[in-house]
Amino acid sequence: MNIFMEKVYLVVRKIPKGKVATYKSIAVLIDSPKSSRAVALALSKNFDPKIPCHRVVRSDGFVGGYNRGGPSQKAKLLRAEGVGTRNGKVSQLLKKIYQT
DNA sequence: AGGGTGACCCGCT
DNA sequence: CAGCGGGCCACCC
Repeated sequence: MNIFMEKVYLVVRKIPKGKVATYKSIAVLIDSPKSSRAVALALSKNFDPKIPCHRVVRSDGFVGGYNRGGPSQKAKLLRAEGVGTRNGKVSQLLKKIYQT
């Protein structure tokens, strides 16, 4: 495992239930604002059940992708944690965003 | 070692 | 306000 991915996992793991983070914000937290794509790639390639990757969404509010059952499943999980989703996008995203 | 790919983002038209 | 294009980084063949 590379340092970069470890950082991503570390940050994602810190996201509290009921809140979400964007790929961009995670990229910023690991001091690589331009690596938002790499963040997404890391989550897609390395799938660890201990990591709530379903709490990571896109900056525009769309849930983005998911490898387990597709985006619909991801949206379902989010809703189960109190994060309202509508048409594949998160409602009230700004209030659900996890900030340090 | 080189080139293509992806669960993305921002800016311009 | 909506749509299109270019750019960025790390991973895999």
